[in-house]
Amino acid sequence: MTQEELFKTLTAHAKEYGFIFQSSEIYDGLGAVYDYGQMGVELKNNIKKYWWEAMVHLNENIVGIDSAIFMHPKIWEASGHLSAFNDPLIDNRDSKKRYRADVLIEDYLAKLEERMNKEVEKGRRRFGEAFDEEQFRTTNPNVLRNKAKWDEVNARMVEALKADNLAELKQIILDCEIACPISGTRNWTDVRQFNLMFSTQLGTISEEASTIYLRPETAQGIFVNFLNVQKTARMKIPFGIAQIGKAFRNEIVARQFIFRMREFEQMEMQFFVRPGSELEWFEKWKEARLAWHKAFGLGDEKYRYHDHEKLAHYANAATDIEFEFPFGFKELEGIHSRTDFDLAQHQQFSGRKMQYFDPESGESYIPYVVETSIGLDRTFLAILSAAYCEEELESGEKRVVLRIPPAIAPVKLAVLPLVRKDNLPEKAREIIKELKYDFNCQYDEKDSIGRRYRRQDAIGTPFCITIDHDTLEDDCVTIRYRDTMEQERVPIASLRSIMEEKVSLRSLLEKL
RNA sequence: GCGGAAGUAGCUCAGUUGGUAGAGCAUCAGCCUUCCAAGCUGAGGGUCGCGAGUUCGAACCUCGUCUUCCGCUCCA
Repeated sequence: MTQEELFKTLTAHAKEYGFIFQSSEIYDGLGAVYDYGQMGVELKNNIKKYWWEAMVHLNENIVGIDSAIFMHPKIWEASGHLSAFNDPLIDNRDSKKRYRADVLIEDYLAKLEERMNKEVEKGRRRFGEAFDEEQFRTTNPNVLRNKAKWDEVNARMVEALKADNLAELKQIILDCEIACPISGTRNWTDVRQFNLMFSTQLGTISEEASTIYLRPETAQGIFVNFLNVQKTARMKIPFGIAQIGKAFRNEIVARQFIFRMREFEQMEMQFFVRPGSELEWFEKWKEARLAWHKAFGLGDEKYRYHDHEKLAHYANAATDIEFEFPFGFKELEGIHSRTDFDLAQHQQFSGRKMQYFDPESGESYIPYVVETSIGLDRTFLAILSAAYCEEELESGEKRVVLRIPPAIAPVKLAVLPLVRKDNLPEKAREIIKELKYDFNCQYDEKDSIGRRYRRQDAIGTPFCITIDHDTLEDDCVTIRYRDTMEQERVPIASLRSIMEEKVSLRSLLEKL
């Protein structure tokens, strides 16, 4: 099976067994929005639990919050999202390339400038020592013509951007006869505004309502609560704030199943440190986060770091943890050393001091931040794609099994009476009654025992407990293991402790 | 967003030159009882992605649209 086929099979399996459904499917669906089904929600919740335990409960110096999705619009000015996520874009129909309209015009302006400079150089060569650049620039007709053009185009662009006049932006491109650098043609589409942030109205009277945005990342909710948490929890640097929550991006192209969705969930931890120590902590978290992923046991070779060569303006170090999905190595988690950019921006925009008084050094400073930001849905997909397995049995039959790590499997165990009579169903119900407070159990009496095992394999249930006629005599049951298909006879009384050992999160957490 | 391909039952797919929508598996009920699926009987389930158009008549032809997949593009 090729990777592409595997991916198709995987998405079909995810739907068939209730992991992922397309949103609003009976209305033809909604692009790049998905719902988690009865199995998916269990798996997803278990991943969240594992992350929360590992980050918050296992670290004395990390606490959690849950900030609102709606936030003051100024936050997105401060963070830079408002300008970075609003681009006027234009496509060239021949090369199929897309450009930012203002960048195209700026490139054109740069060309004009180049021409002027060349002209000046010519003048310099001609007049030698006596050359007066200032005078040349204000009198040479070639320079003046270009300068006039530059001023005119620049003024029009600034005005158009200010007024959000997209038609004018296109007109400028046409008037300047700007051609696509790739195709060389001037066959342009209209300029369109791409808003990567979703907006809505706060306030019920539309004239008085203000535009607010659905957060495009959860990090800002942590930054704006930095002082609240630091003070009320009496946190001392270095310390971290963690959060799990939804974020929203109006992706231009959203594809590859749940890998890139318009509504997605992040698990983030912002770690506040003394300036100068951030790179040390960056390295530490890089390692700690990779260990967290590897503890799933999906295969260490499926993970790798991708260090960023080109850093965002706020970062002084950045790396991604990538996972080998069926469609290649892709980003799962980002670890970024964000300097004091975010807190400094909020200090400037809010007018509040975002400083920490360090009792050790006796100085006040804006802390530096090391961020770990993981895509929950991507982690879910990583587990699903690594767990999916088709194997051929000795009998020649095909078995589809999800080898999900037992600690995060949606259903921990299925209790199955061998036959649907002779009091076996009643006995099975009794056992479930004992175990259901601690483990997510399923009961199934329909069809042959073999078929029921296969059904549990397909949803990744690690253990099946089978009740047979001997059970009524000896109070023992058979545990059938998903991965090996082996069976083991154990007393009913020991079931809870056996299961506890095999499926508790502790088995993952202890590897960290 | 551009280009290409696809869309018929939960799944995999048939469906004749345009003439009342089918199969297998799955599901449900009952029978059978057997530790690794596919025994027997019966039942339910489809606005043929959606909307127009052509036609006496459209799953089939035309246009539009939505969704999915592939390639580009974009990606704090």
